[in-house]
Amino acid sequence: MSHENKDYIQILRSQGHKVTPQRLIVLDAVCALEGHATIADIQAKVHFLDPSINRSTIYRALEVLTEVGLVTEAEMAEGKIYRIAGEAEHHHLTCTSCGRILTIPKAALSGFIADIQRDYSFVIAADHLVLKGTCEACRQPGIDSHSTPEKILDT
Amino acid sequence: MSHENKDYIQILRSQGHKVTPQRLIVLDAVCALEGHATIADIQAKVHFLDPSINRSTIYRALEVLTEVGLVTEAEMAEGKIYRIAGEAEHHHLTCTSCGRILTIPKAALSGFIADIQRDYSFVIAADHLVLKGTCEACRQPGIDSHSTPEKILDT
DNA sequence: CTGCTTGCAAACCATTTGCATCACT
DNA sequence: AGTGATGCAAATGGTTTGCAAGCAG
Repeated sequence: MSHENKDYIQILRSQGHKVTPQRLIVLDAVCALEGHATIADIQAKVHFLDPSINRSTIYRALEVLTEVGLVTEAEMAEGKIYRIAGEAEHHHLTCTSCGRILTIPKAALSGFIADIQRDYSFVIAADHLVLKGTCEACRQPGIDSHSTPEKILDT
Repeated sequence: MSHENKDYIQILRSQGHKVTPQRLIVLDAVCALEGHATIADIQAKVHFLDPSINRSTIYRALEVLTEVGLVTEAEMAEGKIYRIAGEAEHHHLTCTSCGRILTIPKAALSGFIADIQRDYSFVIAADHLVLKGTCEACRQPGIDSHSTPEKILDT
């Protein structure tokens, strides 16, 4: 669990929040989902770990965890995505045709981001960009290189 | 109205849809909003033009107009955005601090998009990207160069 | 005329909120 | 013990749907 080395207990307490099993389970769930955790994903994971945790508790836990900075939330077209703060930074290319998600290192965009900053004096918040498009396989119908059309996550 | 030169009547009819005053008003609304029309914007505009048009009719009209290609819909974090198909293509930089929206020409990103395509064999759907970040003024608290903190749209 | 469209109202569904109870600290 | 957190249930708000009546073709 990549959040173990962080003293999340301290972080929560120091900001006036209590450390509860529910919050830790939500934190674990976000952690286990490694970077692309939609609320639905988190809820499923949390319910797997402890079915007795209420939906509203999950919403409130995410709110608190985000507030204290343990979790980062990225808004994107499909909704919000949560991940453990500080996890390896990267961006995603999601294929709108097959659903595949490609991961590209942060460096791949840094030049572009610098350009925009230079030309437009605008600093792009590059925490976790998600760009949509189509992957190679989907542009070459003949080459059916990937068979699972649903959820392929190469985090 | 930039859609007048398109024979939207033909386009609708040829795809088996009827041309109704409601649909034309929704089309006008999207057109008048020039590029960043959220559903809320459209609903407001439509109700201004004709208060008797029902909310669900607007949803259904947008669905049809998008389906026939008269309107383009871009999904982004804040929700969907509609615009008349073929309007000048550009991207946006929205400042998360002051709400200002900067417009950058499509060309500003074309190099970057080509890079990603070359390196990752992935074609970014670059219809209308909206990138978040902070503008110059918001990074220099001393220089209060813009006074309106709410909605500044430089389409 | 015929069938697609509309307006209305009800259904939906994710998220939020109020409140009594529970449990960290 | 006291204050914040939880679970439950109900409220909310945007979007969708079923249906009878209304128009476009």
